[in-house]
Amino acid sequence: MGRSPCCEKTGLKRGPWTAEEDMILVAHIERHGHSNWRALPKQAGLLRCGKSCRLRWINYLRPDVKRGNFTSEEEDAIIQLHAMLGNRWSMIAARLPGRTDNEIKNVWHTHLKKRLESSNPSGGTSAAAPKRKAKKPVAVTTVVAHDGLTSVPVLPEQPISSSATDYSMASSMETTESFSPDSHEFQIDDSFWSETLAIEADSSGSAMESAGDPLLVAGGASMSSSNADMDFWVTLFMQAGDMENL
DNA sequence: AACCCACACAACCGCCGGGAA
DNA sequence: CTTCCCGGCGGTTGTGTGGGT
Repeated sequence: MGRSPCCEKTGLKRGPWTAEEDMILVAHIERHGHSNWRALPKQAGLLRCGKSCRLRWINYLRPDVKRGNFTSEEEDAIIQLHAMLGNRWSMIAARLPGRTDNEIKNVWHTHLKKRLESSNPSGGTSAAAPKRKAKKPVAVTTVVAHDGLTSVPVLPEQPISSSATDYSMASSMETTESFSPDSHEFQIDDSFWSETLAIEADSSGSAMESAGDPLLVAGGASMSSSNADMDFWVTLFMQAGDMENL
């Protein structure tokens, strides 16, 4: 499996993306798609490596990417999924539609890991206030692609933010499910989780029948509190994940 | 008021697996 | 069947920002 370097780095730009580059990339993908990441930068006239373009698109420019603070529910889900899946960020991200592995990874390393370390397991899921600075407000504007159908959140000058790793999930969510582009706060509503449950349950088939699994038993035991809810989802996701891995 | 430190986030790097030729 | 290319993933690093001293 001899591999050549992902891209010839000579003359290629690196570092933060500009709004102009973002718009070029978005416009090109909306028009031509991204069947070949390697060729894309040349076709689009970007002095970037294909990998960089892909990352930028996946993590920030995709229209179905959620930005903004993680809700406590999402954080709890991450913690629990991480406890079960380990550093499989893409798998965790797949269970949090609209969130990317990169974003989840960052959140984990910045708050959640420390939260777990500083507080013992019993208080592990309490909503932690940021120790120091509050999150920067993210001024998101929207770039409408040439087809007029797709809008993309774009920051005025700094990097754009959006992300979503799980395409299959994203496709079922389409672009704006439970996501308001002009809001910094993302809220998971009931319909979102219902849909997610439907998707996961569908893919996991008869996973729920695996009685005897402590996780499953624990998760299915109660649906009244939000923590119990999260346990349930986590368990469900876990089951689905296990099925995928088989 | 200035400097230093810690945090948060974006981006890059290298490796691996799958698919195509 | 073998080799090569590409996409995807996880780990790590760099940079900017804001708070604390």
